[in-house]
Amino acid sequence: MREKLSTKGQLVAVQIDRISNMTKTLEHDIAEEESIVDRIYEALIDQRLTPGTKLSEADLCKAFGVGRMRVRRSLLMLANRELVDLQPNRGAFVARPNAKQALEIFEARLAIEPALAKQAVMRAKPVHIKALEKHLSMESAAHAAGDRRAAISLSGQFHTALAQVADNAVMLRIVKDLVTRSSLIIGMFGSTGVTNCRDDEHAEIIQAMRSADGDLAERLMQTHIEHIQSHLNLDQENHATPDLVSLFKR
Amino acid sequence: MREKLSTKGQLVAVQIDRISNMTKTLEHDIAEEESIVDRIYEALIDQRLTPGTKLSEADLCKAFGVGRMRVRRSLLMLANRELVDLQPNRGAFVARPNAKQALEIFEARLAIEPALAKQAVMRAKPVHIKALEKHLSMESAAHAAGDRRAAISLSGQFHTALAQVADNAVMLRIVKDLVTRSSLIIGMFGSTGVTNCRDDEHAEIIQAMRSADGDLAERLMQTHIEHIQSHLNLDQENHATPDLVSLFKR
DNA sequence: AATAATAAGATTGTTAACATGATTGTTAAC
DNA sequence: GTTAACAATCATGTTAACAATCTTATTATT
Repeated sequence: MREKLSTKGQLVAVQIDRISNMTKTLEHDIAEEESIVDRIYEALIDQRLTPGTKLSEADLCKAFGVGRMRVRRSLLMLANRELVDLQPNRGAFVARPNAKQALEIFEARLAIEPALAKQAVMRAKPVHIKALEKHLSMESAAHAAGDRRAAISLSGQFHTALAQVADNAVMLRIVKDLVTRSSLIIGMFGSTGVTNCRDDEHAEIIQAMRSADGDLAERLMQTHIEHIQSHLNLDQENHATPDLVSLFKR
Repeated sequence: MREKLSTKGQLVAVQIDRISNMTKTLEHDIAEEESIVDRIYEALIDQRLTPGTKLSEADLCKAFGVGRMRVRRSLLMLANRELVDLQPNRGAFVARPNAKQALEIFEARLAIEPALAKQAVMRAKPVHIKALEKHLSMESAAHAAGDRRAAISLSGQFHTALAQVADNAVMLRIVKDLVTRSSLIIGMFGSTGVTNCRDDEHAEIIQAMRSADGDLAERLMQTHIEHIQSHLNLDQENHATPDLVSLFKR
């Protein structure tokens, strides 16, 4: 079976099963490193791994208790998704999206997610709404408790959860990648103090889902993503990997 | 430098360079197997490789004159994009999308490409329009000459060309994958006689671009994709990998 | 003292041999 | 004559040793 995800706050178990079956069937059957890749995904999403961090093969081998081959394949997969940067003879590093890429990613999200939200609303069954409500409550709780890490992770999961409700594995995959890369972007360009995803906007989308108003959900999602994007300072990147050369030359 | 693409009918050279630089910078630097992956992409798009075809490591080694490692990495990359199916201890096979996946892929295209077309129109410069017109003329020529393979390949390239005009590498990647998978789908569910992408619809989109009417282009792209989709028989799949068991039992 | 050259160490990339599992062909038994 | 078990062959998966490259430390020179 699929390894249990470390971050809490998933959809209900039934749905989890359906989803994991989905990806299980559709994807190749390299189950072992899927787990590794997933765990790195999570670490990227809740920013335990920040852009520029070196991912040495030896360290990952120890961390996951697997051979170099597995680690290598996992890194290649992540590089394919542009989540890590594979530099020849130098190693793997967590990707550092630049401003241009950040714009492109949010453009893509603006193109995809509103349409996805509409579909999700039109296909949502009561069980889905219940699951999203539960998710939302955990999200608010994390916000209230000031648990920034959990808040980020959960707010990201809200977006992928919509893809799951829409019952579209292809778009789920796309959105998952975009959300994960968004997490990297927030790490690099996000205003440190401000919380990124306002959960009340998530609540509004769920409300639109309750009233089965697809067009409303579409519009809400659009403004929601625009809000997230507006919290970025694409001009100045946060001093992760502080660019020592330019920093210390007078 | 990047290996020259075998299919003709690209955008103008200037743009090509910009694009390849784009992907060059953004992606990992494993240049060697990028070439292999690209060539398999092309073979998938113009249906020299049909769904279900076995891609044995030894054959690919001979075909490309590289070691098993390179081939293995290339196959893993393709598997990540769900273009090949990696079966443990059995080998790699060209993916055979099922009806559900076909629906999902076209849903995704309907969500993304209309918005992308709008952006492309809004950002198009004269040089882009010229390039697209040239592309279109080659497309019509292929249609007129009855060169089905070239026609398919070129009509797919039209869609990725729009992503290039929109100047969004992220969406370019996504659309490229979706278009390639669409080619597999057409191979499996397409009515054999009918030509899939009507180039006159491409022409209309270019016309909308000339008049800088983004909303029109958006609508045109939507109906265009719907037309492509309507030419599929998702009920009965084309007898690629003829399903011998069900075929020969009386 | 600062810089450059050099050498040692560590990390990544590649290759080849080996192990594992699947497929096919053969043989034996019913 | 058909089926089932077994053996041989082939393809894939894994491991480990080796080669190449980068990084860092040391040394010598200016």
